[in-house]
Amino acid sequence: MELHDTTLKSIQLSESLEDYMETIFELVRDNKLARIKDIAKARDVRSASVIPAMRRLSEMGLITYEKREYIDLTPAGERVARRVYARHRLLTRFFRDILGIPNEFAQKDACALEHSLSDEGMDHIVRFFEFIQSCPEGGDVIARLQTCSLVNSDKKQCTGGCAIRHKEHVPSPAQMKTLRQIKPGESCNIIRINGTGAIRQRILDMGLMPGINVYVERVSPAGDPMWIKFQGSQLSLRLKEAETVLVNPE
Amino acid sequence: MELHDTTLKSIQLSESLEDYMETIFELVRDNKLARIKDIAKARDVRSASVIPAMRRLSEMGLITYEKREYIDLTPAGERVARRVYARHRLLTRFFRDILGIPNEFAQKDACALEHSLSDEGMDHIVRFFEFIQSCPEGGDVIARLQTCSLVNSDKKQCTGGCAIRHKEHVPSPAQMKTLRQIKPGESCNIIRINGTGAIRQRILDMGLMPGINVYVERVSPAGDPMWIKFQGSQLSLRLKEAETVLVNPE
DNA sequence: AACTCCATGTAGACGTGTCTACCATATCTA
DNA sequence: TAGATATGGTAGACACGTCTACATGGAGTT
Repeated sequence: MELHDTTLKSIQLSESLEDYMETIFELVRDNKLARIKDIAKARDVRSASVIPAMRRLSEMGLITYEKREYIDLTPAGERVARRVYARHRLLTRFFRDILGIPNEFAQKDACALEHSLSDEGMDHIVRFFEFIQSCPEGGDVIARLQTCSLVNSDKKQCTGGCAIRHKEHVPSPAQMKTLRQIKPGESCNIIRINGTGAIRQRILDMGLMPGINVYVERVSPAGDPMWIKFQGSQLSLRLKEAETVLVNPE
Repeated sequence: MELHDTTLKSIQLSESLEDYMETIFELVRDNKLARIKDIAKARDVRSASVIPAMRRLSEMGLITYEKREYIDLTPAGERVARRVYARHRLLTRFFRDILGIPNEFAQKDACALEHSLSDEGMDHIVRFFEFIQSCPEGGDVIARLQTCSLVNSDKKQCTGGCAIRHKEHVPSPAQMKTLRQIKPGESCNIIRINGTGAIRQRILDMGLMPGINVYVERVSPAGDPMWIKFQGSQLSLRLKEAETVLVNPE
């Protein structure tokens, strides 16, 4: 099977068809053959949905598909499938092993991106791995990232060896303020969200993230909601939420 | 505008509708109002395609849309739109500023992922930023990553301060072999792809990446193609390609 | 040989999201 | 005030990918 001389770019498959190709690739690799039933099961669709897809892939010359015969990849199809599969693997590794996203979610996110990741994007992720693998600092920092309590637990303070060094760069806990402590009329820059679970998610969904600049508009006379402004629009925040947002006053 | 008490999860929009929401969000923010024509232009579709989408969003209570009136977001719609927009921004920053993907591609990749990124995934990317911002090592290593010639140029050897340190962890250039030098029957682990451009892309598309284990099956008697085996399947590689693959013999 | 079972295949429907072609309305200008 | 122009809206078509309900074929069983 020659892999040269043909370009993969010529064929532009839909996401669905790419998924079928990837599924067939895995089935052929594991079981030597792919059946309609297995494909349907793997993709969680009905057999009847598989058949028109197989017909289209067959017309494109990517699979061999004769009625009631087993399905296999053509050499061209193998190239296409391998490409998608490689992207899936790379993304899964990146999301899981570098970013620490639990496997289940890493898989899901990889599925979403594998179809549309640009060549540039893929290349840079590979380079990221190359860097991690080649540069001693790279490996060290990823190890530190993965053990840092900031990232991996819900403790608010980084414990362990890096605790002291944190203070060099970042305002010490004493200097650090929460968004709640910022007075109306003042601005600040978000460092970290200490909230967890639903609170954290809600804060992130609003767009409050590390690096974002926030202006405090006013605090309700009643005390509780405070109004903040950022990225050109204004919204209200419960004090309970604002307490969990660590900021750097300006 | 209150942001509490309502869950965003209840509404599950299609990718297309999420894109419309995001577009409307940006238009309203920048121009105070959104018109069919502007939405169509921003999304690069015909006006006729926008109208049924607006009708559906309006029925869901996410936008105010009366025939021939300007379009605005409802409070519920603003929450949904802000959430999508926040994800888009976060992903763009991550792809561009951390991974170094050029802006144009970072945008494109962010668009692909923003609709389906899991909450877990988003959370871990945020934690990554928090780590970078809080841990001195984090910031340093990203700076190094971005200036490392391994990542940013096509030089084969990392120049600058880290050149010597590389040797501690990684086989020195003398010990390091290319895949071409591996004899049939031997295995190796891929460290890096030195090839650039089309060659690099083709190698990556095959699934040859850092960290992958490869077994050399045989070399053609004619000399040129060599056959390798990895991840359960076998394929052929030009020597010209194999030369660019740096490996760690086992 | 007839029967049974199950994988495979067919037909027709549906929802989504786009398009083209044409129609309606409003706003500006002569 | 009447037409020109641009914006918004309608109707109908189409591709895609899924579904349900039903038909077909083949392999083993009685």
